[in-house]
Amino acid sequence: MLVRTPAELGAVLRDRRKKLKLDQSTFAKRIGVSRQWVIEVEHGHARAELGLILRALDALDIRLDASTEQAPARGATRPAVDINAIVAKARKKKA
Amino acid sequence: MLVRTPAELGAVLRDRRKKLKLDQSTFAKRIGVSRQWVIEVEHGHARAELGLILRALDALDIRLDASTEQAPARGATRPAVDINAIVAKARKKKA
DNA sequence: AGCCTATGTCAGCGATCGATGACTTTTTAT
DNA sequence: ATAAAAAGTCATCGATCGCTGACATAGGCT
Repeated sequence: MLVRTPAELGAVLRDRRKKLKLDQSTFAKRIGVSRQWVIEVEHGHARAELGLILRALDALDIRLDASTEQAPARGATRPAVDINAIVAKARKKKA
Repeated sequence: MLVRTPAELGAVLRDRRKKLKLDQSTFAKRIGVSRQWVIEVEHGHARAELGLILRALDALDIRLDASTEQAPARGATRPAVDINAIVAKARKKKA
């Protein structure tokens, strides 16, 4: 499942929690937050703390993968071979 | 790349930003945050806002994938076929 | 060396987080 | 139908966010 927005993330968490048959209370305790927090996050709270979110995902055995693939849309990717950068990098490694 | 902690997330962002040859300032402007924010997040700030994080990932064309696969560790997964749940679901759809 | 850019640090400030506890509404089960 | 459980709402409060702006360091180039 692709995650683009806080709302999508909330849906992922809720669905998974239900699949595991946890209620919000026990889930909240398991990750060390209040039940209130669970409610808000599941509803897509955009300003939730990153660290708590990651803990919640972990508690539900959800893996998060960051990939660069498949995004041919925006701006110029692949600026072709940049010989200067290569030289600079090589120099740095030596030093 | 698997993301488990705020620090790992920060590293992913930084690496990608550098690959795209953006400095923190222009990157910050692009996602609508302060340079200060970029610094802290790249350093693994655990309490960063989820929404801003997602915007940052998007700005760098990084895809986030949430999967359930490969986590045979913790508790009882796959509680076998749950006939009650299936019936309940069917009922709900009708109503 | 001297300059310039990128990055990192500090202090102050308004806005908002997440916790708590009480209450209401919705859902589930008998 | 009715009782219990789960989910949602509200207000309050201390702690911390992210922003700003100025300054400090670090690296690269001529």
